[in-house]
Amino acid sequence: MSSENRPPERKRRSFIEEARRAQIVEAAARVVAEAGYANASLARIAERADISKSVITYHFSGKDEILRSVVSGFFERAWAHMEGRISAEPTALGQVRAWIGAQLEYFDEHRTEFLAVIEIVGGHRTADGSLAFAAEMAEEVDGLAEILARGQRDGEFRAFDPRTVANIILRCADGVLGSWTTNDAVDLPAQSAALLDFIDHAIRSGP
Amino acid sequence: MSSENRPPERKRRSFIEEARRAQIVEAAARVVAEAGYANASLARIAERADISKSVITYHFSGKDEILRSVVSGFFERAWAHMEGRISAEPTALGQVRAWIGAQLEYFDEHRTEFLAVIEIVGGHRTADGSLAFAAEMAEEVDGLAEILARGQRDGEFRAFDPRTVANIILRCADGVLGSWTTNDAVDLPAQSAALLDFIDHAIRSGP
DNA sequence: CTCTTTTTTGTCCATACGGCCAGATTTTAG
DNA sequence: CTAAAATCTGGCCGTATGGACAAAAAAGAG
Repeated sequence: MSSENRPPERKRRSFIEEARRAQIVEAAARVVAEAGYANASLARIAERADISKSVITYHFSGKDEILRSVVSGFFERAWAHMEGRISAEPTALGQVRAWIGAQLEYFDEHRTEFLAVIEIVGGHRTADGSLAFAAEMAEEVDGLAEILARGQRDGEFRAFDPRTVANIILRCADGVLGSWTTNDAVDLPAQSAALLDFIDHAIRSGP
Repeated sequence: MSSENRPPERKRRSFIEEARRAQIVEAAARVVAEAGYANASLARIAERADISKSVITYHFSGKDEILRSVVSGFFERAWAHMEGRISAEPTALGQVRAWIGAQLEYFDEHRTEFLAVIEIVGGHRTADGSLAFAAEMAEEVDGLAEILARGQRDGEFRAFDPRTVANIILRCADGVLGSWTTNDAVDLPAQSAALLDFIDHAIRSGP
């Protein structure tokens, strides 16, 4: 703690390094989204990025680091998009609606990345066989549960277990997005409105 | 149509054949549930079933047929469990609650198989890269949507798009089950009650 | 018991995987 | 310009995959 902390960079990265990493991460997201987690190989990613496979192993320690970059980068940018929208709302209900609404909106604008993240989060495992992103998912649930609990204290919401319902809500949102990404006939804005309506009716205390 | 139809068997299967297939399908479900779809190989399945890998390729045409057997067998048995319960309910709301309740109940009693099916449905692809079980999922949505539409005609439910909401409800249910299978701290009966309550508030027309 | 069919085994194959490395090439620094 | 550092390439390795195969073993039929 003597010196300042700089978590994002232990050694300064060159321009080329930064550009290559971004290119590779983007290619990885596209491959995973199109071919699925199980079929996403380094060779495919290299081919998609029009580079030699070795470039990937030069800039990344391994497949795991690439996938983690895809996921964490996406979450960071998504949260940056959502954060302001949520905190601007005065009521808990408004914050819940802002959360889900902004999330759907951001994912809508980044469809490929979203599909890739879903694949990775659901498929990537550590060496011992457990899901590699379980902790990140739990964090998200906790964040929304906090808002729900506040809404209950203020009388906005009816009685329920905040974490349980937070989990249900987030799963709903992912589900709507999942059906949208795999089915062209799905109209996302309409689905989004229906979902917000659905949640609204489900958690509000009043009639 | 001159003779009777017998879709489940083109050629009568021997006792051994039937037993082996069941054993292999069960081993496959266990392996997929524990190691994930991407790590489920014929070798692992054979090891788990304590048989030679070649026995699998003798009784099944390939990996695809095994996975299809896991999924279709599970859906058939689950539907058999749910069907009576649903049709016994006089109201549409009762049928929706019976659907979700019976589904959670059945899945609770067959946790390993359920996890395997989730993995397979979400991960298994055809040669062209599209999800192999998209049609089956759509069927399920249609079935529930029909009940919702009837409930709307009878005035039980408020106005919404039946297919959209059917999709949301089913995704919710899967979500609750997903969090339960990956998190030991989750209490399924409590979650199930919360979910039924959640849905109840969300779709009912009256206050 | 013998012959035929079914079932099982061990081995082999072509392919694909993630990762490694020596050397070539490019960029940067002095 | 020259030397050092960074970057890139093609090839290679060990492993694992799904599947094919002949031969052995077991089961069934007469």
